Amino acid sequence: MTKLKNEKYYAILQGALRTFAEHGFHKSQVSKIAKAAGVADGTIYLYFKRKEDILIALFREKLGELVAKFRASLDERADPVDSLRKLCEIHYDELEKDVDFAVVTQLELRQSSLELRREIGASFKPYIVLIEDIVRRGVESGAFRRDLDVKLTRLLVFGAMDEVVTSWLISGRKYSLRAQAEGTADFFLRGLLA
Amino acid sequence: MTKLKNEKYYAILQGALRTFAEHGFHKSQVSKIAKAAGVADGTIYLYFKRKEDILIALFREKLGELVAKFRASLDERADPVDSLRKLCEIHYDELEKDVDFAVVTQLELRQSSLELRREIGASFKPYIVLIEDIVRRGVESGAFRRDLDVKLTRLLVFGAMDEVVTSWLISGRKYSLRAQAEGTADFFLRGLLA
Amino acid sequence: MTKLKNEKYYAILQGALRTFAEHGFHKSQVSKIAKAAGVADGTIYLYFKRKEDILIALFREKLGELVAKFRASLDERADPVDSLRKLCEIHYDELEKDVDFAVVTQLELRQSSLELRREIGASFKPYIVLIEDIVRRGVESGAFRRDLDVKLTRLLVFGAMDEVVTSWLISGRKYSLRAQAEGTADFFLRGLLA
Amino acid sequence: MTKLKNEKYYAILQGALRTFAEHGFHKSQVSKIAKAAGVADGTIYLYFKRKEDILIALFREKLGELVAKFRASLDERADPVDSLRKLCEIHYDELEKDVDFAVVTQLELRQSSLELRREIGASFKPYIVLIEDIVRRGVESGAFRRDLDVKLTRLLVFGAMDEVVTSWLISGRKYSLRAQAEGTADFFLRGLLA
DNA sequence: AATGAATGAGTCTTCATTCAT
DNA sequence: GATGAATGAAGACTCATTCAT
Repeated sequence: MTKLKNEKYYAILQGALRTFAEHGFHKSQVSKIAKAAGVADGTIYLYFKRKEDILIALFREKLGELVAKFRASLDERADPVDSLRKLCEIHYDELEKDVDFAVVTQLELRQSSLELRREIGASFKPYIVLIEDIVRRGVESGAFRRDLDVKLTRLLVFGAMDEVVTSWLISGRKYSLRAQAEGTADFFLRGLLA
Repeated sequence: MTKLKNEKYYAILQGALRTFAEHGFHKSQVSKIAKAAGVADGTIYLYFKRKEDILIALFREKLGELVAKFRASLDERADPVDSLRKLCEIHYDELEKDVDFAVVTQLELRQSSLELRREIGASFKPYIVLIEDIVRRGVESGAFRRDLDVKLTRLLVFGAMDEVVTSWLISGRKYSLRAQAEGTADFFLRGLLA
Repeated sequence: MTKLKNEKYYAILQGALRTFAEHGFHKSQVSKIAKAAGVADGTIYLYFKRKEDILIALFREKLGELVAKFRASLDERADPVDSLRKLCEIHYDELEKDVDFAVVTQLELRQSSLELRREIGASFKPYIVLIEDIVRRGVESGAFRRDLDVKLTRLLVFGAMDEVVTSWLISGRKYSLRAQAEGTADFFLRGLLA
Repeated sequence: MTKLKNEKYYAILQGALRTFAEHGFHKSQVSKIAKAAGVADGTIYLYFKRKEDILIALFREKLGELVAKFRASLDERADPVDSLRKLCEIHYDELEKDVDFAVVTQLELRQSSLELRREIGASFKPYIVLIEDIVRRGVESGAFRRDLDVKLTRLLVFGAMDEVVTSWLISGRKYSLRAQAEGTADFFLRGLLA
């Protein structure tokens, strides 16, 4: 009985990730996911109530892992400037390393219905909060401008990185995503002015 | 007689815009769009080959209008810094003024399939190029940093604004979008550093 | 354009009657009904909202016809005794002549869910009322016992005939149903006592 | 050890009765019955080959009990007229006292397929035969009309009572079923004529 | 050109039944 | 015998698209 109790649960998520990445959410029939996961169609419904719940769970799990990695790498007491540079590096690095996840996050997620996206949005929250924390620490330490709107800034930072990743994917990943981290961090920190 | 032809063509686009805004992309059946446009279901297929082509055309038309507005407002010889500030203002202003369009652009149109999104991406191109022009002029004039990666920067700028608009919509438009323009432009120009 | 507008509507009802009679309600897949009706699966949903509505409509139509036949044959001013005898004759005669309808009415209808049966019950109402009318006229004219409970009697009469028909069907229709009319009417009129 | 076997067997029947009465036949999944019976899903298949066999057994058991009660109350040598009156009383009384059983017998169990109903029909046979016995004794004793068709009469009597019970249930049991026994017996005995 | 009735391919989900433990 | 996780067949319904009028 060394088998993991949730063995099938994770097999399904894994199969779904691969299937969504390859075919997109709407063209990923439940039977296709089941085959990719190596389980019967009906088995999926022992672990998920609706097909959409697979996507929701997938995001919760994967973004949870991602945030954990950030938390592990970013020292709460480190220099906010260093933290922001590191954030860019990890963001690009992790998505470049897990292309399936990147595809699903950047491209397929957006195909889901508005209600579904709202539910998934909750999974992004901790990551947005993490960005906010860095910005806030920067302001408080005097490293960042005192007049920054923290809530606005976290969106700008997230949105900017998000678009870079999406563009990289749509263009066919012809260049290194990781290599954009420095330019991105510079943009955030120094802005455009000479 | 081309005018009459255009009449139905635009009626369909108009009906589609209203229907997408109200029901979202996936719940906007062809028959619903036809009813909103005041034409028969079959008529739509005299003007569009597939349902998806309505989306593509809608995007092309609406983003074309938007870019035209930008071009009309932004003097090619104006100060790049002023141009960038103006860009933010117009971007937020136009979307705040036409919520239907904002909803469709930011939320509903992204529900389309990957291949479709690639096609729609072409419609964004002129706008991205417009941003690129401003950045390039800034670099060439010495107003912006010489070491800027123009291609990267245009994505960062577009992505950042895009996320702010989306967030504003999802949050229920509880604050002024236009009011975010100054902070956004400051972020782009001065960055975060004190 | 001499085509009947409801041509397909009745084709579907006809196909459904044949299919239900042969396979029963639950084993009559929509696609089977469509094939029997000579239409596409989807066409059925232009005329009926749910599969169950076909059954409901079928009963409404068929029982409507049946009641019309009764009304046509039964003079409101005729002797109640004669009317009751005629009722038995017509009841058995019509069902013997239309075995498909008999099978659906007596056997397949009962397979439907309780809610559905309630809806169908409404179609039986006019027939039950018709029986009640005869009984009431009999009581008022003095031909029938004054102490009869009209509401109870109409159920007893209907239930008795209903069971005879069902039994005849289940036994394989090995004898004449029509031939039971006299004995049935005698039972109703004279009772069992010598 | 057969007693233990019977324990679960009857637990399943009991669970099925409760489940059918509460949810109706079609919404009573095997797993629901198993839960009501306090056994595992698979256990049911140790005692019944198919789900439908539960129904058949339930009918056989419950109607067997009912017939036993009739046999216990009806003296074979009693006056046929009294016997028939008593039959009506017991029939209505027993079903009014056990509404769950009434619901299942009259409404839910009839939702089964035709083949199944044929099998279940066998369970009704002893009761029908019991009615036939009374009628036959009546004819032989001279109490009932000599020209009665015994086979037809047993159906008429059973069908009439059956319909009264069903109607009482569907109407929501707003009146006393037992109170209908006298009128019913009078109808059987004296008929309608004044 | 315009219509809208008709088409039929496509899919999520349920649930009776099995079988490894 | 008992379990309950796993199976996978089955089917109602939707809706983009066609085509006779």
